[in-house]
Amino acid sequence: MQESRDRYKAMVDKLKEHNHKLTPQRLAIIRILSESKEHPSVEDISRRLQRDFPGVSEATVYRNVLLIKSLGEVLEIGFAGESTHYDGRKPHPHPHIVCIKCRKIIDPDLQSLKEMVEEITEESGFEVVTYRLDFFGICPGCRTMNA
Amino acid sequence: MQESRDRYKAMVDKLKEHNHKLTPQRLAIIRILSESKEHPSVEDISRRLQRDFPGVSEATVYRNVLLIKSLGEVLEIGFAGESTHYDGRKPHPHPHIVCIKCRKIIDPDLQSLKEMVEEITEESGFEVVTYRLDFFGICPGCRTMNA
DNA sequence: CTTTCTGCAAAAATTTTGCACGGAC
DNA sequence: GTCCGTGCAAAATTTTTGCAGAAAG
Repeated sequence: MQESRDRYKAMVDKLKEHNHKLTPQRLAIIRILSESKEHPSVEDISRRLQRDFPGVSEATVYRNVLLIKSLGEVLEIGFAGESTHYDGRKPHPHPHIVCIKCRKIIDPDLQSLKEMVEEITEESGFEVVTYRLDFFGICPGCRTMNA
Repeated sequence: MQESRDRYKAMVDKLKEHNHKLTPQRLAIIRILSESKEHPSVEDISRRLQRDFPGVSEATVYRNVLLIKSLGEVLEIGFAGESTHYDGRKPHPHPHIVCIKCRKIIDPDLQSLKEMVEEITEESGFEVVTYRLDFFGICPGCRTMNA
């Protein structure tokens, strides 16, 4: 998919730009991040890596994901009680709407987000740097199914 | 504060209702949860507990927080890269603003949240059941410190 | 050839669990 | 007296770090 290739290239370019070496392991991790839509954990990435790099160290995956995150090319998604997940396809914060029945995820374009950030700045004096915004509910399809 | 006492009572009642025993340790953990505005971690709770219960086990805190969570009386707040925090004062979902410097967490009252839920319902047809909404930024104090 | 990167293993940090004793009811 | 809860220690997870050798540029 074109999108995956674009993300792959963007990540490689960012690495080059910051004079990081392009090791095969690193490139393989980037490939997995750019192709995975399911927000893989370090363990997921490591497991998929074994195919091409048997014996690759999990520490290497941690180090590289951390590096890529520091370059702003992957979004970290932490849930309580489980290991951290990563989104390398859309590295910038964005809201999600998740259907709790069919697990479908959509990325809405919320006009009210900008307004909300303004409200926060005004009310609390915080300078908003980033956010995470996930709504969980029942999608139209699932609502009609068991109405 | 009245609010703290109400929360304390609500948690105790819920325990009684489900036939859980009211041990001193358990009551002390509930007291801390009901009084803490800063969303303490298990470690935080455990440290504060030492005052009244020297030698209290961290495992006991874990077990009790888990129990109280299963009764719906505490909100679990997980962030990537650090231990899970808990809010016993507002056990239902609500937005957070987290300072990325001093880690302070505040609970804003956002008028625009209702509007955002409406926007989601209108635009996507989702029936919003729950959410998690966390903004990360720099609080006024930390902004002035290194301005 | 220099510097970074990797693998390994150990250490940290966080959370869970088994078991015997003790305390709430 | 009966269970449930606690303390302790060990185990299980998840993530970080030190170091020596390997490899990218």
